[in-house]
Amino acid sequence: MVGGKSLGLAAVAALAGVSTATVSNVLNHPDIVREKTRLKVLAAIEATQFVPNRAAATLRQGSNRMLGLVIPEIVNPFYAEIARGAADAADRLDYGVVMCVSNDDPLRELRQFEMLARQRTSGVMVVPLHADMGRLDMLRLVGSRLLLVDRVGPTDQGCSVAIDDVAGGRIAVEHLLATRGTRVAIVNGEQSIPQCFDRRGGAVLALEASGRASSDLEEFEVAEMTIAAGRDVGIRLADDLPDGIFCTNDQLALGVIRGLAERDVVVPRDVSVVGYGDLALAKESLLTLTSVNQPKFDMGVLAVETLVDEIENKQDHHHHVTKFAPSLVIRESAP
Amino acid sequence: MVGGKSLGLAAVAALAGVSTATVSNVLNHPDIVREKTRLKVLAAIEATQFVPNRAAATLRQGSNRMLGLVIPEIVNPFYAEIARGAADAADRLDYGVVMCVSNDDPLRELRQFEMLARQRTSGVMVVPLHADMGRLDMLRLVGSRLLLVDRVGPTDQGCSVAIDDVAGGRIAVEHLLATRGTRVAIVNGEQSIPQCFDRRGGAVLALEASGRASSDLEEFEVAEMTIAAGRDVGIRLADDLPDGIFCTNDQLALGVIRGLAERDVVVPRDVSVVGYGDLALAKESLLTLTSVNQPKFDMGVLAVETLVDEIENKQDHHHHVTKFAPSLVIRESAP
DNA sequence: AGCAGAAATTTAATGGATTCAATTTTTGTG
DNA sequence: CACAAAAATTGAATCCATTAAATTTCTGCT
Repeated sequence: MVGGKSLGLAAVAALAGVSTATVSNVLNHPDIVREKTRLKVLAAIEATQFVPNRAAATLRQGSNRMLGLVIPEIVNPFYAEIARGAADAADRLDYGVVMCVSNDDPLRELRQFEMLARQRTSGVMVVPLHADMGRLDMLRLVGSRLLLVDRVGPTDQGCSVAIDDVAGGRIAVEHLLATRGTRVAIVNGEQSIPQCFDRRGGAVLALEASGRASSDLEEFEVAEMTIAAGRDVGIRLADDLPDGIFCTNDQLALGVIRGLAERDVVVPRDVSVVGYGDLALAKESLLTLTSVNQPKFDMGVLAVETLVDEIENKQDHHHHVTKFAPSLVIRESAP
Repeated sequence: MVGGKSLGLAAVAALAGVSTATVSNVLNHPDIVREKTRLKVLAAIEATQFVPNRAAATLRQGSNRMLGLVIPEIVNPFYAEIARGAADAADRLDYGVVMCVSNDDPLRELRQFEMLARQRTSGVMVVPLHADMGRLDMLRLVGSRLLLVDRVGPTDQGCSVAIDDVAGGRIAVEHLLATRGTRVAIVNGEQSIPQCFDRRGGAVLALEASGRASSDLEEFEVAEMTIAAGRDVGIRLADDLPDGIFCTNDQLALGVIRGLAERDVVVPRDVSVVGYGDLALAKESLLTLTSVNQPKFDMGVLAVETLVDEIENKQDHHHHVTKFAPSLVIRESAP
């Protein structure tokens, strides 16, 4: 318990009366060593409290059994769920996850990429916000595999795992059209954000599929996608109520409902509201929220699985894009 | 851009016309190399696109410039905030953070400790739930420093950074007594959880300080500290309303308020409710919540800073315990 | 028992930065 | 200018597991 210094593999080998190569094989290719030897070595490992030094292996093999995960925020449950999925899968595959929170700060992100490159991280998952992809070159240079999450990149550069936001927007508005009526409003963030752009695109598709013009969509754009911003829009909407309101995230939806309530508009009696994201608050709020669910956890899991496949089957791996289909969870706000 | 393989330090040294030792010094002890040489070497580093291989350094030095962070959950904003603080500080000090989500599963936790030990992580921060401390020995064995977060351990084992939950419980109940009246109820999780135990302890202290007996505290205990459980208690409380209700987390508080509302009890008109944790939902809920704020972010920051101090000043470091004082944020539910 | 071929084991080279002791260069002083 | 002391630089050992190639030990079969 006081901790004698084990001298590593060599000490184990000496105790077991075999070579270091055999000890290494017991650990990494147990199939090629004789049962009897294996047990002897395992006993020696036990006795010496040997903990392999991954740095030595990394030095030899060039990579780390570590994956970088670069996310813009961590408190945000969307990213947290991705991280949870990634941590889960990594644990299962015996990889470590180096978590980097970029705060969407390019300098910080660059420092983190450098750090990951120095560590010879086997692969890196990036959930970009504004990422200009040039910055990622350094990582490729040291042999790290790259994978984009929640954004699709060029397939010759690496794999991507994302969510089909066009489909998400479409099913949200289809639901409003099917259950409520033809006047649909959208409360959206800035169009420069790909997700916002796509969700709107899906909404337009749904509208057009039902024979209406895209110009029929009543659009509200906010700078920050927060409850406060939603409330403001809700208050404005109360003056000339549409049949259904599609908010491109749940915070906006809750805000809109609150704003409407302040003007004595009751959801869902007077109007239906659909959110996006299906965060915990969607089912915990007083009036539960109909919302588009994104398989965030699964996206994190698949990100790791894809990256590990690429790392371990270098030869016959082909880059690909996976898009998850979102689904609509129907609750009180838009029955 | 196509990426020639740099042969590492040696290539840089050759190009700059110096020895590898000098290149190493430029990177790690810039103060002892002549300005002129330094610039020459830096230029060579630039030209060769050299990215140091940390594995080699780790092998030599025995540790990694990586810190492990073991948390029970990640989606929970309490832990997420700690992680954010840790990531922030680590980034500033040029350390990496290996994030491990234990899901409170002892087997999984053990695997993660092993992984961290193999990687020769410089230090590990553990936010334990049930952690029996014996498991941490393996990490000490390979020289990792340990630090407990949100829990106090024996000071001869390592540092701790925690929150003074007794103080938190006390200020919550003091506020109820000062603003409302003498009948106070507590809605709490299981006493076996140290945090729950301490918060209740603080509540009792406040009560006694005001001249009442600890038996005056009306206690409700729930198995899961969720909105649903809180709602059930709220419904029961409506029958015989106290003056103030102290809930030991915000989810419970929201649930209680909802349960009370279903029985036509209006907060804060009829009763005051104080939550604990001051999560985002405390200020975002329809009725904003008076809640005990815990400096989660700062705890994460200090955890990293303390650990790095211990790592880098091995000789004259003394283990210590830091307790942060929580503060009461007064909002609508208990004005 | 003898031998080919398979299986198991070992030898020794390898990866790349760090570090200490030793050497060279520079600086300051008499 | 010479010399001692300080500063800068270098050579070579070191950290430890992996792996390819070489060698030894088994196996099964005649």
